[in-house]
Amino acid sequence: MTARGEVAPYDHATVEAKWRRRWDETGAHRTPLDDAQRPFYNLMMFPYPSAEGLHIGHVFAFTGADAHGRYRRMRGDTVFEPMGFDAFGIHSENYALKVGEHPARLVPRTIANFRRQLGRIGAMFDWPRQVVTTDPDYYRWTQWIFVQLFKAGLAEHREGPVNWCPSCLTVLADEQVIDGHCERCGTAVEPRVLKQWFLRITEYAQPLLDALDELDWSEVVVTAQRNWIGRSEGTMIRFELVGCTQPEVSVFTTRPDTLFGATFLVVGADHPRLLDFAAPDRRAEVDGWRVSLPAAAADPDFSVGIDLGSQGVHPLTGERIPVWAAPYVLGSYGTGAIMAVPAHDERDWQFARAHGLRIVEVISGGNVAREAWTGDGVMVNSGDFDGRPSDDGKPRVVEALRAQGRGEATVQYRLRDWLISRQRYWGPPIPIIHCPDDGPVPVPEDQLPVLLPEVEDYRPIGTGRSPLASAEDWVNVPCPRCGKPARRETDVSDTFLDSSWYYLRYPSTEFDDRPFDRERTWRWLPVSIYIGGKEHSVLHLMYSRFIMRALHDLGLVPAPEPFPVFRAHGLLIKDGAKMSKSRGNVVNPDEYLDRYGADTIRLYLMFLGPYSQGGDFRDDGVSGITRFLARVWRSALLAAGDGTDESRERRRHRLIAGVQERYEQLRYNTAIALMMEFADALDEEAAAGTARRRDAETLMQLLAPLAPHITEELWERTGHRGSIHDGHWPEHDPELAAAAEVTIAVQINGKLRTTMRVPAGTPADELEQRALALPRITELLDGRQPRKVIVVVDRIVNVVAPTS
RNA sequence: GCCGGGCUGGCGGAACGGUAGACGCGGCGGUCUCAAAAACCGUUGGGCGCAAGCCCGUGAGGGUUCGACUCCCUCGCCCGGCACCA
Repeated sequence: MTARGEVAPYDHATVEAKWRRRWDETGAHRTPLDDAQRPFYNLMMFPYPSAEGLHIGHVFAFTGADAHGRYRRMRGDTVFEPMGFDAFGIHSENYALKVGEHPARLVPRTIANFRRQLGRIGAMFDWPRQVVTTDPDYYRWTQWIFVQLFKAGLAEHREGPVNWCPSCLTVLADEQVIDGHCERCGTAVEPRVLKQWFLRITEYAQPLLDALDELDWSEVVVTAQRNWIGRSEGTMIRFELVGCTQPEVSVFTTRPDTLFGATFLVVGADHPRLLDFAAPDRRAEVDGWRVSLPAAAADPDFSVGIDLGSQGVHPLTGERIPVWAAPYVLGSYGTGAIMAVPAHDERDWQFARAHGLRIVEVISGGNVAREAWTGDGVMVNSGDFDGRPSDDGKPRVVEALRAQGRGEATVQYRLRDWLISRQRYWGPPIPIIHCPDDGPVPVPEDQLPVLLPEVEDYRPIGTGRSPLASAEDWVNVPCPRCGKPARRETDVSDTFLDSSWYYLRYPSTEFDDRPFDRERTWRWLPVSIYIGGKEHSVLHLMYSRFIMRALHDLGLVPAPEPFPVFRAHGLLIKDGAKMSKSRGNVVNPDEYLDRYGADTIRLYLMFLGPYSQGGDFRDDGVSGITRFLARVWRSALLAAGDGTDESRERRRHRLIAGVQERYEQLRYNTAIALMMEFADALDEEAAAGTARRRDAETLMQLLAPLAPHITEELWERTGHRGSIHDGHWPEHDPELAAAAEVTIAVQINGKLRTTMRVPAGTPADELEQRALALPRITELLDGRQPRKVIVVVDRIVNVVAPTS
């Protein structure tokens, strides 16, 4: 019998169950929030508890975040790692409707199932601090935040063009409309004009943009946010109007240098006050035209448009130009109207062609009879500006406009205000009472929460009103201000409002008289690291930044940004495609956890590829991890030596340095590769009876964040007291971690010819001498004199010689 | 169209401008076994060669450099974001 056979094999089921129970009993994952010396708030995106349960992608995401938290904890930080559930919203509600069970009864069940599964993945969640957004103790404070925003003038009830999803029977925020379709159900949205609640995120467009520079975030996400805010610098130009009730119209352009080529004006067909721009005798016709327009199409039709009969006065020439309306201009962006310069804008060019409007070249460089020229050039047909390069002309035109009081430089943002009203049931009621005299009045804070009433029929009704409207007893209340009969707001708020502040609640869950305790919040916020999917790049992360910033301006939180450090993990796919219920390729982790145990699955998922990039889940590589853990197990239990030889100490220090660096950077795949190499060597020594206890211990410690159960068991079995997870990160000496001897590549003309082993740090001139003296090199040089020898210490010697 | 990210063995993936392919899967050969599985050992980018070794090779083509997967230019394909945004 060999030495390897003397150890009983690792039994994951028994060991993992044992430690999960033990950790639970000892409160190993409870965080002492009030006396943390080095608080580390390890936040990961809380899930929406779907009825299907956890899928393997969640395990991937949470394992990477948990491993980082465990690493910080071993380094001595007090790590707070909470978890919760984002359980309001259309998803839950639609599912409840489908199965015919009330969401208030269904959601607790789906949460229970999620918790069961999350409990199996070996993460150190501080469960007693769980946050559930549907809990009245939570949404009470969601409502409270709304009231604070309302009082600060950041929540507004106003009429506006909105996106209506005819399938979900509710309005959607602009961000929740993808290519004209509902983000959730894919139905084409319809434009409607309704009175809605908006949060004025646009007030924060510039601060939100500026602060991006200071954030340590994954670059993709920063870029996505920058695009979404869409800052555009340009010029506002006012055209006087004649022949209609509207006295003037402002237009926004980024090309003031083309002003002299403006041959008509166009008002967006969906402009809320379109008719004011039309000549009185054309109003009826224009109105008929407007209502007959089809819903916005993906491919705009430039032939659609109507002459409004009014005229604009060119601010610099006084020339009169026609005013048109067309759907290719957006009523909701900028001022909702444009000056059309067909010679230098492709869309205007097409429109002018379709309607026989004038095309006047004012920037040379193209052939505007054939197509629009959008590049730079020299200004022509532009009065005093003729002959100037276009980029030079821009500020001068702006100056001329400013002198006339007809325009000025300005900035536009693509970002829209955040529409939060939802005409649905399953959300927190917006805490407002509409009084005929006082208008919208917030529900007094001591009367929060406004509980979601029990209604029999919670189906959306599609009339533009929420199902809550039918709860008459609930709706009719006296005005809190004047006491007259008034009505409650019946819309509920967007789910993204729930998730925009949950990280503030976790540290304060036990307080029922305040949303977040001042001392706790100042100690724990902002979050130390936030790890989540890049699919939330725009929506959740933007809304959270806005809410945090608004609360900061109200003096309620210690920092303007909630997440100074954000890392996006990749997406786990299956068979080359995103996992989704409709594709039927969702992997349920339960069977894998049963079969292999949590540690193996954790390691396997982290080994698939770079955490930041995700990977393709297939189970054909799990055996590599199983073998690895078997080696760790065996060698750790057999290692009894106490050798202090330098080479093995160096190897150990090198391993610590390498693994530590990779944990810092969330590069788990390569951390695991290093540990595998080390484990192979250690296992070989264990078989020979020479393995060192110290090496085995180091390996256990380094592996602990990724494989918490097996390492805890080994720690106990090898005679240690206390948990391996508490402050046991091994020290290393960078000097020792450096190799003592290095292999130098020796090249001739950049091609590898041989290598040599030398002591690390051998100086360049000695390396050169030794390399030139190598038999292989003298032979290949064959008498040729090196023209030059490039030497990089500890790396290479490259002999540059004339080619024979 | 614009902005990101990517393209490396049969596969997943490694490589501060310095020995391309670490680590793992799979394959091949072996040990053990009646046999198989498991485990373990060896081997594994392609081509040529008995061998020493040589040549080729990181999506394609150019460039910079003593030296390029890495930097620059052009192009192709894949993924993601934005998109009548004036």
